[in-house]
Amino acid sequence: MNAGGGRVRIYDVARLAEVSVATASKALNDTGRMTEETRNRVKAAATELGFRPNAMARGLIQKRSFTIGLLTNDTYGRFTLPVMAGISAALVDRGVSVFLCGIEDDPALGRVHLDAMLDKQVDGIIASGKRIDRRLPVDLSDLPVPVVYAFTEGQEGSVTLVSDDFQGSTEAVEHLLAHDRKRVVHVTGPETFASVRERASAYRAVIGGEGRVLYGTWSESWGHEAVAELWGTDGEHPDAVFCGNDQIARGVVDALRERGIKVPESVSVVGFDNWEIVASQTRPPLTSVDMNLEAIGREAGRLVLELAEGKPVEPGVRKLPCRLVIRQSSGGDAAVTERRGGLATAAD
Amino acid sequence: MNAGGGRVRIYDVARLAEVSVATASKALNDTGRMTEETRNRVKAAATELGFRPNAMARGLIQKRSFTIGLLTNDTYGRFTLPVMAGISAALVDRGVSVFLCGIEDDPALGRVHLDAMLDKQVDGIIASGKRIDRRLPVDLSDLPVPVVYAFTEGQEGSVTLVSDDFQGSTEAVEHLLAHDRKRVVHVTGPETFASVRERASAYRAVIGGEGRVLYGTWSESWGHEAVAELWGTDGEHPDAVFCGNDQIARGVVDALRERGIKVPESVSVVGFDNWEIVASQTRPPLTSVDMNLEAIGREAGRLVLELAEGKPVEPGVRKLPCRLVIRQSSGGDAAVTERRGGLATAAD
DNA sequence: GTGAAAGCGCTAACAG
DNA sequence: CTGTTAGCGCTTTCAC
Repeated sequence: MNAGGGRVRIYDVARLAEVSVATASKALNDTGRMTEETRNRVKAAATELGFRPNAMARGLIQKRSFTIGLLTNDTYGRFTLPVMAGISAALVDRGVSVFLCGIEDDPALGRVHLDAMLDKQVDGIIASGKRIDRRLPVDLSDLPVPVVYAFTEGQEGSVTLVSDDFQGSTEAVEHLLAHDRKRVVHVTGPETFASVRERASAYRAVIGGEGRVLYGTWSESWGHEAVAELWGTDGEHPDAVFCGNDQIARGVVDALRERGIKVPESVSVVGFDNWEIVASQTRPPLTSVDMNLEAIGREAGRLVLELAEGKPVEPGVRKLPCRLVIRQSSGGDAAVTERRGGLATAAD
Repeated sequence: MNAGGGRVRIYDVARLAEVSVATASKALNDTGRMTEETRNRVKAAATELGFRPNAMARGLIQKRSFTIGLLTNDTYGRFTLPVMAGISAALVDRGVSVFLCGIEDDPALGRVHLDAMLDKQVDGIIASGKRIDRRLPVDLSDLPVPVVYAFTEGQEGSVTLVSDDFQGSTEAVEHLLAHDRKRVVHVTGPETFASVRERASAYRAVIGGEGRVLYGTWSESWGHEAVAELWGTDGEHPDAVFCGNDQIARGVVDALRERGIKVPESVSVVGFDNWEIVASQTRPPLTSVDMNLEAIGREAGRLVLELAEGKPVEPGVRKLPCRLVIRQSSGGDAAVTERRGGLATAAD
C-alpha cells in the first residue's frame, strides 16, 4: 500500500484523521488527554495507512534506541545461541532488538564492534563468554550504557549471571546415589577451569569423601582413556560415572560398550551440558545436567533493560539453577524429560 | 572524560575547534572543502573529546541506519552461526551491525521481529534457513528494504545464495575414486530434501551409473542401520561410503568398527557438512564436504549492502563452491586441511 | 481537548 | 573556505 516511495509518516496519519501531528502522536502513544473518539479515529487512520513509527526519530528524542548488544567470544555457539534465544525472547515483546557481535578473542575486533554499537546508541550491552573465570578481550568499564555479564567474568561490582554448577552437580550425583550406585567416580575437564573445580567439589560433598576425580580434556577421547584407566586394573570397578561434559560422557559410554559393559545396567553415566546433538545421539541417550542457558539469557535481557530504564539492580553474581534431564544412560526413571520431540535434522 | 551526563555532541567539538557545527561535520566526514589545518584542528578536537557521532541523528537524515537484520528459523544454529559470522565479517568494517532474529517456524514471531527491524529502519534483510527448498514462515515480498536469501527459498526474482552441493558431492566421490575405490555407495537423508536429490545425482554422475543410494534419516542410527543392510548379506560389499551428512557418516564409521571392518583401510567414508563437533570426534576423524557457510554469509552481506546502496544486483540463485576437508576416514592424503588446531573446548 | 512551536544531533544546500 | 539556515520524523511543553 506504500510500495516504492517514502514510508508513511505520522504527518500522513494526522492529515487523514484530520488532527494535528501533535494530537496524532499523543493518540498513538496513549498519552495526553482527548476524546476517545479522536484517539480511535487516529488509530484507525494509522492502521489504514500501515503506519509504523520511525524508531530513529523517536530514539533521537527519547535517547533510547530499543536496541541492545550481545558481545561474545564463543564462536562455536554452544553457549551463545541459547543465551541469545533467551535474551531475544525476553525482549521482543518490549520492542527491543539485539545486535549479535562475535569478537573471537581479538581485542581490536571487540573494540570495533563495541564502538559500532555505542554509536548506534544501544540501551545496554550483555557480555557473554564460555568460561566464568575468563574475561572478554575488551574493556567494558566506564561505558555510557549498562552492562550485564553472562558466563564470563565482569568488573568488580557488576551484575553477573552464571549457572549454579554446584547445585546441578549435586543433583546429578544424588540421582546416581538414589539409584543405588555405591561407587561413583567423576571424569572431568582440566582442573584450571573454575567450573571443573566447582563440579568436583559438589561431587565430593555429596558422596561425602574424597571420591575419585580424573581430570583431563573436554574430549570424547579422554572419556575413552579414563575408562581404560578405571577398568584396566583388577578389583572393584565403579558402578557410576559422573562426567564433566557430554563429550566425555559419550566417550565413556562408547568405551564401556566396547568392553561389553552394559550402560545403564552395570554402570550409570551422567553428562553435563545437555548438548542435544551429543546427548541424544549417544547409545543409550545421555542423562545430563542442563545449565538452562536460555533462562540465563532471559534474565540477562530483563536485567539490562531494568538498568537501561534507570531502575536499581543489586550488583553481584547470580547463580541460576541447573536441571537434570533424565534419559537412559543413568537407568533411572524411564520418563524422558526432553524438550524437543525428535532429532534435530541435520544438513539442510 | 565524559562520564555520567550527556555524551559529547558535534556542537562541543565545533566549539573547541572554534568553527561552526557545519564545518565540523564536513571536516569529520571528509566532505566539503577547507584548509587541511582546519580539518585537522577539528579532528584533533573530536579525538580529544572522544566524540562519537550519534548514528540515529545521522541515520534520520541519510535514511540509512547502517544496520541489517538476519532472520532465521535455524534455532539449532548449525547453519546460522557460520553464516552470521560471515555477514558480520563482511560488514563491520563498513560500520554495519547485524540484528539476529530467531523466529523458529512461528509466523507470528516472524512478524514481530520483522516489524521491529523495519521500525528500526534496517538497510536490508538477510533471510537464512536450513533447507533450500523451504521458505521462512514470513512474507518478505514488498518490503521497503532489499532482501537476500541464504539457504532458504526466496521469492521469484530474488537474490539467493546456496552452496553448490553438486560440485561438493562430485569432489567427494571423485576423491574416493581417486583412491582406487571401486564400489562406492551413497547413504543419505530423506529423498524429500532437494539437497539429498542433488547430492545423489552428483554421486550417480561421477560413478557413471545407477550406483546404490540408501535414503533414510539424518541420524547416526540410520548410519548403523545402513551398514547392517549393506554388510548383512553375502557377496561383495562396498569399499567406500559417501554419506549425506556427518552424523550418518559417524554412525557408519562406528558400525563398521563394531564389525571389525577397518576404516579407512578396508572402507573409506566421507561425510557432508564438516560439522566440527561430529567430524573431528569420530574415530578416525571424518573427511567431509564443507559448504563454506561463512563465505555464503560474506557474500550475502556484501550483496545486501550493494542493494541497499542502490547498486544493481543480478537476481537469481548463486551457487558457491564447497570444499573437501580431508581427514583420516577416507585414507587419502595424510594432510589435514582443517582450519582449527585443536578440539573445541566444551562446557566452559 | 487540541494545536503551534521548539528541538533531539546531525547533514546538506546555499550564501557570504 | 566557512557559516547560516533548513530540515530528517517524531515527542513534548505550553498556549489557546
